[in-house]
Amino acid sequence: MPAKKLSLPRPTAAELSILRVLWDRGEATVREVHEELSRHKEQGYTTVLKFLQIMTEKGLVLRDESARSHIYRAAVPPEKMQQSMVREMVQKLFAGSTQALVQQALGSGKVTQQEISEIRRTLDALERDS
Amino acid sequence: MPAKKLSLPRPTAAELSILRVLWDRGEATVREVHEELSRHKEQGYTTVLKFLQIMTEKGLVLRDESARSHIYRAAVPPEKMQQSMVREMVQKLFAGSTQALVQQALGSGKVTQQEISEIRRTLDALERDS
DNA sequence: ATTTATCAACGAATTGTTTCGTAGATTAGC
DNA sequence: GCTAATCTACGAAACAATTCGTTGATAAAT
Repeated sequence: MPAKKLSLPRPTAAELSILRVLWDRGEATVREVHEELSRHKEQGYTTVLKFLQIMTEKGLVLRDESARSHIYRAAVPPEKMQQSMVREMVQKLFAGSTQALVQQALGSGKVTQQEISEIRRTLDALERDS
Repeated sequence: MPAKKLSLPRPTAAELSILRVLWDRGEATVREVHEELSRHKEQGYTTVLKFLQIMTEKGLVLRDESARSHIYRAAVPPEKMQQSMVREMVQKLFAGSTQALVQQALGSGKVTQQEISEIRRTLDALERDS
């Protein structure tokens, strides 16, 4: 049995924008990803294709080759990637303090009344578990 | 009067580790930064020197050349950089939702009882202002 | 004063990221 | 069947990030 990849590689900015499309749509062909990305940024078709090939090698996406137009899916759900990248940011930029990140985010981003309530519930749950 | 730099460039991972040293110490020579980084990672002296030269060009650090050993300082306080990078992460990885980032961070990082209380106070203050 | 240590500057090698042109294969339209 | 369109694969160019060796200058030690 082949060994499984332990740590998912950190995606670059361009790779992240492709993952976003795949997370939104579930799965997509190169053409579909290309059309979606072209809304915001001029981008060659083969550029997107190349990225998806590289990302397949890196293990960031999975490819179904059974049809002529290969179909791609993200290899990990967005939550896993978010967790991984948030952890990295906490370590590298906030000296390991999750709280410092949370305070910074709350202080500089828009949060609605309802979202505040949801965060409170999360805090309640955290306290109960400890 | 020369125009001021509007947006600080996003530091790379290596640059961030150097900024961390400068933020911790306030200011440092190349040698001091090099010694600090060498604790965790083998690193050539001239590699660190080169980075600091590049970072000076990019505007990430300021250099005092009055002595033979130049003295470097971070061009921006850690809070500004954190704010900038948290914003970017919210946009690129959390589809613009600050709340989603906060929930993710709370769910996957260690937070003490006292920190939870502090976050609650921040939420209270947010509500009052809105 | 001569040698030794320390420093900034420069250039270059290496690797990683981003971009796309071209070629060859497969399918669809006529 | 022949032509167009569509697709993957390959390779390479352009650029950025990372690494360090060498050089020449300055200061310290003897």
